[in-house]
Amino acid sequence: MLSLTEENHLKTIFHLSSGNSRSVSTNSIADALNTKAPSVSDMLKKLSFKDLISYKKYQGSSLTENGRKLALNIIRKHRLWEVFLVEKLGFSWSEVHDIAEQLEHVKSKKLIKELDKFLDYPTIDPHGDPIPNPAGFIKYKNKFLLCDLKIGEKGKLVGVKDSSSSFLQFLDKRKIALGCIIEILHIEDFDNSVHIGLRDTNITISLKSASNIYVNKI
Amino acid sequence: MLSLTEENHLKTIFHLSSGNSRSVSTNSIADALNTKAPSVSDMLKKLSFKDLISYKKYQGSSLTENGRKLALNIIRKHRLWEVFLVEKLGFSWSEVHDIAEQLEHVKSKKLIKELDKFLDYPTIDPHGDPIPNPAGFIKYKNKFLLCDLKIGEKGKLVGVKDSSSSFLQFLDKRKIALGCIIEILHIEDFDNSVHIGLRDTNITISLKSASNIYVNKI
DNA sequence: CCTTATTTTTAGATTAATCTAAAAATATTT
DNA sequence: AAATATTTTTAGATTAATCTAAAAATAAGG
Repeated sequence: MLSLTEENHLKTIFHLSSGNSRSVSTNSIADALNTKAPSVSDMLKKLSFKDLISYKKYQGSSLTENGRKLALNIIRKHRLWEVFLVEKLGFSWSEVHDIAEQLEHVKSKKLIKELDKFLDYPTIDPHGDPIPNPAGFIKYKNKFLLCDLKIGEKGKLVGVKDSSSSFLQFLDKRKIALGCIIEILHIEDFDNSVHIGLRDTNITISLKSASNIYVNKI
Repeated sequence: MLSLTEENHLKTIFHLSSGNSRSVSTNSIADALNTKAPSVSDMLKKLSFKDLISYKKYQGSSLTENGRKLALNIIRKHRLWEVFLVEKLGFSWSEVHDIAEQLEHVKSKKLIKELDKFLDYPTIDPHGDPIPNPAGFIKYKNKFLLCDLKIGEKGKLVGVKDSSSSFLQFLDKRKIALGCIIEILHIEDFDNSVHIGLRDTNITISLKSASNIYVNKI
């Protein structure tokens, strides 16, 4: 059985390697977990001993097949709980992350099985991220960053890159939500700000914002 | 913020003192938590320092008003989650305790507020135990042990004393559930076993079983 | 009321998770 | 490629939660 700390390290390595088996630096893990490099170094040794990561000193670390399975299982739980919080308890997408961080560590296979059924087997979470299946398979959508669309192209909002609650609240304030149809109208020369069409209005957002929004071209 | 261990100690002291401010022995806490007396001794000092229990060496410990509030809040969370597991996810009453033990430690006021609303403000958990309100008020029902009824009297099952999953499964097997009407038909002289009428059949249960079932006289 | 038994606490270790400071390895820059 | 900078690891401490063994306090029995 994994400790909370071990689970968090696995999950972080998964995210930082974007789901590949790409190698991840010790410092980046420490940053992501708000901890210091020596703590991470210790944990890497431990996870390596348990055959959950492959790790050579000074060379970064990457998940093994075992580690990847476990990481995806934690992510599955996290995302199912997020769906529950939004769909059943009426939370907004900007509030659910921290609570799901806690709920994801509850240990009970049956709980997740029944929760999945109760939610009617959702495939994406409230931020548009795919929910891994029980076997640890995850299906990525072929999506684009909003900033990569050309002028005149339209996209349907299917996810966000940075799901920090400050960014999500920024979107909420402008009524930009999952499923919205967004058209690129114009890109300002001097500051790269992006004029977009949204329902019956036009608004302007920064390039940084447009680089955090995923769309499917339509 | 309390640690998991601190929360578990408070909850255990509450249960062992039957919700009064009665004094509880160090060993009884250790037994209940599957730990050893020295560990409990240390924790008592800590909780006493935080003014959550009153504690004098060798004299046992009891909850302060602060400690009682916190204990009741944990119990509120535990019991709301049990309702969720049974009502929404289809668990049986014998399966929910261990999962609720984990869920009760999740920290989010709003989560519990919304869960309570989602469950339509239940007042008892799946074992018939009352759910404390958000202010930490708990309403005990005036209930009797089945073994204390006289022959010919009838009661409605409103709770169990021992909610271990083995006892609950024993009840399940005999289709004895919350709300059942039970009549005392006869008490065997030589072993005190109890003959009861249940719906359209009669069955026999041990005195020990009858001492674990709470009823309202009807 | 004194002796024995039980309970509780203290003392001293251990494990997991963390940290700071220093050393070692790797990467970068001129 | 030598000097410098950065990253990573090791060394050594600290805190929380746990344990066993021993000491101290309380309770029980004759």
